[in-house]
Amino acid sequence: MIDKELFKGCSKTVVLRLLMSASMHGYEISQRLKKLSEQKLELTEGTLYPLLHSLEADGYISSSWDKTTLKRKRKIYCITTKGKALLKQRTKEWKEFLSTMEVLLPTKRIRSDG
Amino acid sequence: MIDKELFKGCSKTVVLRLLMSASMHGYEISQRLKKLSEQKLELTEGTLYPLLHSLEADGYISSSWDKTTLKRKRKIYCITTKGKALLKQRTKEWKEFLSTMEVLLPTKRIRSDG
DNA sequence: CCCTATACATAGGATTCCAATGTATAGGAG
DNA sequence: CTCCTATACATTGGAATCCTATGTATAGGG
Repeated sequence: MIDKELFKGCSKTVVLRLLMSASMHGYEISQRLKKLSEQKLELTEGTLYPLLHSLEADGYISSSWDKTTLKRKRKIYCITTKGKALLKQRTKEWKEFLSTMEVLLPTKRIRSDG
Repeated sequence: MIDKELFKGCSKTVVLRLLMSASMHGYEISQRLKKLSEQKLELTEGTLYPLLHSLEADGYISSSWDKTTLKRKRKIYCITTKGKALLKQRTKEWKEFLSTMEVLLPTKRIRSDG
């Protein structure tokens, strides 16, 4: 499990990215994240749902109740045009951050012990 | 200027990394960070000093007052053995995080619009 | 004397986090 | 029928963290 602190700054962006690939409900987002990260990252309910509500309140995603045969209620989230624009911007910022971090914390081997 | 949220999770690691390259005082840390990141990242006093105090309280860095000719007081920070170990571990975690994030938020070009 | 830069430090309001808790449906075991 | 687990959504409230604003002090230029 990777330190959550690292993930905080980009969790919203990752959620938007997941919703960019397909609309899905909250629980599925958390499951996919867990699987894609090989259990190294996760968003628990207490974090995920408020995050989704916040994204929706700001108009970056929209939701609708699943009306399929299932009786179990599920809210399907869908990224909006505004959300796509934000994702694009955040992705750009993420790349910029990575290239800056490569200077500050190089991932190439450091000759520290010969 | 990159969103500070992204930097939060690794600012401590970056400070340790800077101190690994050379012992220096707080103000210099903030200046170097600004310069190395080309003004894209910064740690202001209100963030930096408490961070340094916290690292020192946990034994990851040690400090001593500069006793050179300068009358202006300066506290020189130095990474400890414990700090070096933490840096090594955090750097490893950072790499792990990056490789996980490459899955979640690919930096390679995405074929989204052909 | 005033302004700016260097250099350290902290208080306190704001924000964010997330474990714990609660509701409800559904299926399998006993 | 009851209990347990998984699915699915949601909120509360204490804790941690952040960082603006503020304060102290030295030093040099105008």
